[in-house]
Amino acid sequence: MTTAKSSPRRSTYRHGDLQRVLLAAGIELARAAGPDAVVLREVTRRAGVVPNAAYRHFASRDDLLRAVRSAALAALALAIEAELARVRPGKRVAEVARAKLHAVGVGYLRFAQAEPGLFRTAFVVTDDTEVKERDAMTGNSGLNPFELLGAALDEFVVAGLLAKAKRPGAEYLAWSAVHGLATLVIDGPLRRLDRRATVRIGDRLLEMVEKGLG
Amino acid sequence: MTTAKSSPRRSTYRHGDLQRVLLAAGIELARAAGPDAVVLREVTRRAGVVPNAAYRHFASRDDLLRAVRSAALAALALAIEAELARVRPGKRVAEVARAKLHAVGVGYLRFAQAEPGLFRTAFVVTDDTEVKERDAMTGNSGLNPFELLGAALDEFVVAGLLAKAKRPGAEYLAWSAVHGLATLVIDGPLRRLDRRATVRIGDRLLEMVEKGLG
DNA sequence: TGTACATCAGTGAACGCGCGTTCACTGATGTAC
DNA sequence: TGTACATCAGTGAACGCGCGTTCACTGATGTAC
Repeated sequence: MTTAKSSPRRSTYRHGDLQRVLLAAGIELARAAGPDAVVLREVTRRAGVVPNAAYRHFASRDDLLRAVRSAALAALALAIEAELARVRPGKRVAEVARAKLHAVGVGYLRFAQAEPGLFRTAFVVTDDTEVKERDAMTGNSGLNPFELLGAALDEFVVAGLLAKAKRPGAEYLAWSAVHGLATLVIDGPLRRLDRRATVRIGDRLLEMVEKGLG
Repeated sequence: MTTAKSSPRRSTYRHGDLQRVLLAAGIELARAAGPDAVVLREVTRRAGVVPNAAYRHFASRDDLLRAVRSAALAALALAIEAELARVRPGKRVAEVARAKLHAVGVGYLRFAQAEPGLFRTAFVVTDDTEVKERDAMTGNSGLNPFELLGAALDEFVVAGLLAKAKRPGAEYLAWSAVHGLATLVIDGPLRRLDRRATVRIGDRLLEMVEKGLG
């Protein structure tokens, strides 16, 4: 109502929740073209605001990118949780454990293929040394993708599918396999595979992991 | 002798083998800091030549990057071959096959950790649509990394360690695992692992692959 | 063998671009009296 | 309730940087006669 240059109404303070708008624009850019596309000036352009206005809310371009990365990780966690929610709880413990690990892998791969830009952004290397881990990068369960995988593996141990002695570090093995396939599918030589073929090879990979971990 | 601005002597034609010098500089940049560091102007600077001189030998910056990428792939192939060469041929067929697959994986992981910049460059996405596959990106055997892995898996079939029906696409499963671990080790959460720990988790991963493939 | 000429690798200068970041500012808002 | 003031989100203008790429050129070399 006042200026109508950016968002129609600015309910909160001054021009409103610019921080949220900037972050949303950053996420949109990442979704469309990956982490390199998260350009500070473009983000402010989309928010209808002058470039340096971003510095009221983010210390630097890298700071903004880190926030976007956290959002991407949260989105990945949500995708995994959505797949986990589809697991039927009725069956035997071992079968449920297997289904859950499978769900984690499938959620991971689906997200990578459905949102390659966000996926690449989730794993971009920024120049922080693991600072600011306080950022929300978890799903509804409060767990990040890595922790969701860890929980699934814990159930593997409980179900007797994985020796306790082999549990430590097992998430790195499972993660390697799934993460590797994801990168081959979105950036690598499996780029041209359709969804169907991806699902099939994903199933084979997860079968390999389940069989090979024990 | 003549100008002494770039290389001391220019044996061939005119200023000499500038193409090779430019490519070498590009490789050096990639080695030090990955694909983004392959900057056309910096390459010419290092060759002691004016920026646009590069256009006599490469159609564009991307063309140069593709040449560097091929060199990186060739280096990876050589690293794998070096590991393969250490496999003792005397034992039983199955053991040799296992040792060879293991060697491929170890060579891959060692290269990724020893030369992270080249490794990342080897898998960078350029805007070519798989054109120019004529570039040399193989090792001494004439095989590229992917083909070396395929050959190892073929021996797995011959040795009876892998059902013929499961052979097609198996390289993508093995590759996913090893490639995933490589990226976790050089860019991801396993960044701080020392060589020792990397070797151990690499061994576990390869064990998982061998056991899980069958 | 000696000269004229064509080739084309590398030069010199400039272009437009978009970036991240800085500075001093302004003016709407929330708060204190 | 009404006025004065402090706050600080967003403005306006500019900076220096390095990039990829273009253009018309020059001058050493290989070749033809």
